[in-house]
Amino acid sequence: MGRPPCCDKSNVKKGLWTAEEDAKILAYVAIHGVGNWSLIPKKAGLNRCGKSCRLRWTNYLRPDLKHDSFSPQEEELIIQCHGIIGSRWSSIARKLPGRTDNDVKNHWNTKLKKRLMKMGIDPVTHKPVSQLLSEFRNINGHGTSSENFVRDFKTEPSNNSILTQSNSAWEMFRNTTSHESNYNSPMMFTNPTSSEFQATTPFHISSHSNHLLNGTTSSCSSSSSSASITQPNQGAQAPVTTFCWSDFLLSDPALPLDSQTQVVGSSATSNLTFVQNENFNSQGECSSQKIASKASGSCHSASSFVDEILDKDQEMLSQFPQLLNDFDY
DNA sequence: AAGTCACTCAACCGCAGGACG
DNA sequence: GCGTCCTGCGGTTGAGTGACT
Repeated sequence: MGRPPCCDKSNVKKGLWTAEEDAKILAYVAIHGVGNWSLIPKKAGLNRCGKSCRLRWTNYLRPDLKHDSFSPQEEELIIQCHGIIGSRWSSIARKLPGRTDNDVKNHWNTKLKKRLMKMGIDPVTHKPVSQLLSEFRNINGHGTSSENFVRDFKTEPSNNSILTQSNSAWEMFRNTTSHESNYNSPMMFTNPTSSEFQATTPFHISSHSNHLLNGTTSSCSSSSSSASITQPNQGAQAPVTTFCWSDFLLSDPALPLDSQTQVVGSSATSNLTFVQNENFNSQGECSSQKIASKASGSCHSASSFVDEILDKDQEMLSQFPQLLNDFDY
């Protein structure tokens, strides 16, 4: 059973669009505007599926689209958004005027995901791999499973996460994207390098570094991604949760020692702050991963958390001495 | 010069949800 | 409430292209 096809697939053209076809779409839309896409191919004289026409328009022909490469600010925004809501590309794209979900998705898959992986960060959870390994061992309690995890990570990084994105975070993000389409939205992301990002708005992510965007393979200090999310309406009462990549990286044995030193230096200006409230975490517990738990105090003290990670890393290293050398992206 | 490989990105596919009769 | 149609979305594919051997 299943849904009937939207059009007669055998009689419609597929594949790349020609300039003539583009011109027909543009001419039609210029006169009539966008409407019922299932009728547009016929009216515009195109032998294409309506869905294909809509996609061509939304992803390529729309006059408000940018066709240049992504700026560092845009890239950081994508990384930050992905860390919060995962692969909700359309929502992320709404934060980037002139970019489509397809653009963002492609850029993530071809550039940003690889960049994070090279830096030893799981592109799904945005956590250091060593931490995931520790957590995975806690779940399974046996090294053999961890070995499988490592193998899977190396072969198919996009599907190996043992953790899920925070649905609560997504709900909050979605609520702020329902009535915005650009930087002047209720949810803002700030970046000192771009004045458009400066936020005076209810919800913002502030970035104080472009470490991720410098994308080097030599130093993990570049992984000190940072952001803060605040909701002033409740911020005064809400517990503030601060997350620093550097805290994880300090305990990341994959890092060279001097890189860790650099991380210490960068942590002062690089942190991710979650102001939790009932919308963000209605459970009142550490459901938003241990990322948020480090400094929350409600789940672990900061020192015990770091100590725990260090202990786990040491334990992991003792069992898999060659493990970290195997990460050769 | 030719073949191979890796990468990018436009386009496709199928599903879900909303609107409407 | 139900069925149909349309749109939006995320995952995937494959043609095109450049780098490399």
